[in-house]
Amino acid sequence: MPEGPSIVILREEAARFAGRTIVRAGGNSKAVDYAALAGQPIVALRSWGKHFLIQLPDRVLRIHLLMFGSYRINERKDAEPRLSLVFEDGEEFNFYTCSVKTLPPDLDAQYDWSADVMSDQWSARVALKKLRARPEMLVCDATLDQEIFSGAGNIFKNEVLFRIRVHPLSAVGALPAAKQRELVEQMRVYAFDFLRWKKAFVLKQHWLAHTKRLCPRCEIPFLKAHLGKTHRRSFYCERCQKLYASGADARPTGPGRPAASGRTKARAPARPAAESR
DNA sequence: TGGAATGTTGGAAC
DNA sequence: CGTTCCAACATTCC
Repeated sequence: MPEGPSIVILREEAARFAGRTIVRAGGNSKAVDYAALAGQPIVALRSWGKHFLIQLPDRVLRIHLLMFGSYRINERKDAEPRLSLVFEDGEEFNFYTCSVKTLPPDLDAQYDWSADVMSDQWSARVALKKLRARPEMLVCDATLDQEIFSGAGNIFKNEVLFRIRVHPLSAVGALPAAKQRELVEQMRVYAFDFLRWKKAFVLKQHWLAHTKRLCPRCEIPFLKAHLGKTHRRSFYCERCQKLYASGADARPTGPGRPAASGRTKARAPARPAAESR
């Protein structure tokens, strides 16, 4: 469910509840005062990137579906909801395995709407400025940075970097200005491609890089590695995607392999057995 | 079948 | 004390 466009779909499906009053709330989240919700009307349903925001008169419920979250309208899953809202006529809105937080009511004071790639208030200019302030950052990390591209996720990263033919280990500051601009523009373009394809249940069919084995352009095998600070899966073509090395890595001689690239393998072993105490 | 994944976070480690 | 790192969380799919 998770990337920004999926949350826009959630918001659209939830629009029916705007203006309605919660008569009962429950769930297994520890971050919600359920009793306080009863009697409160839903003032607005909003989103910021991957955050789904339920605006009440005196607070906001922030839902993040993380990797595995889900929701149902007028249905239940065979599991305890993390948050369940029931309305006058018995209609219900249930959320499962998500993160719920209660926020103060003034959302404009808490969110930079210009960062949300799905928002009417999205600003390419502001995103570009944030990028240029972080020249050392790798593009594989920048494309996942929610302060810059709120709502973008790993699918965005792989698809956009393939589209603009930039290697994931390129440094933001090493990209020519026109490439930086292209990156920002394509993040926004892909966001709406994603939304359209997701609604039509054809999102996966349109993946060119994410989870793919072969480059659709030159047909050599994609490389797959967990790169950057985020260690998230990258699928990329060494032939088609150009590596723009950072100043520090750029050597006058040699092909300029990225210095300390993503780790080679195996993360630490699983945790030791829980202590009894 | 088990490992990995559209993600974030709290707290440990340095 | 600020910054970085990583394990935990939990469900679904291949």
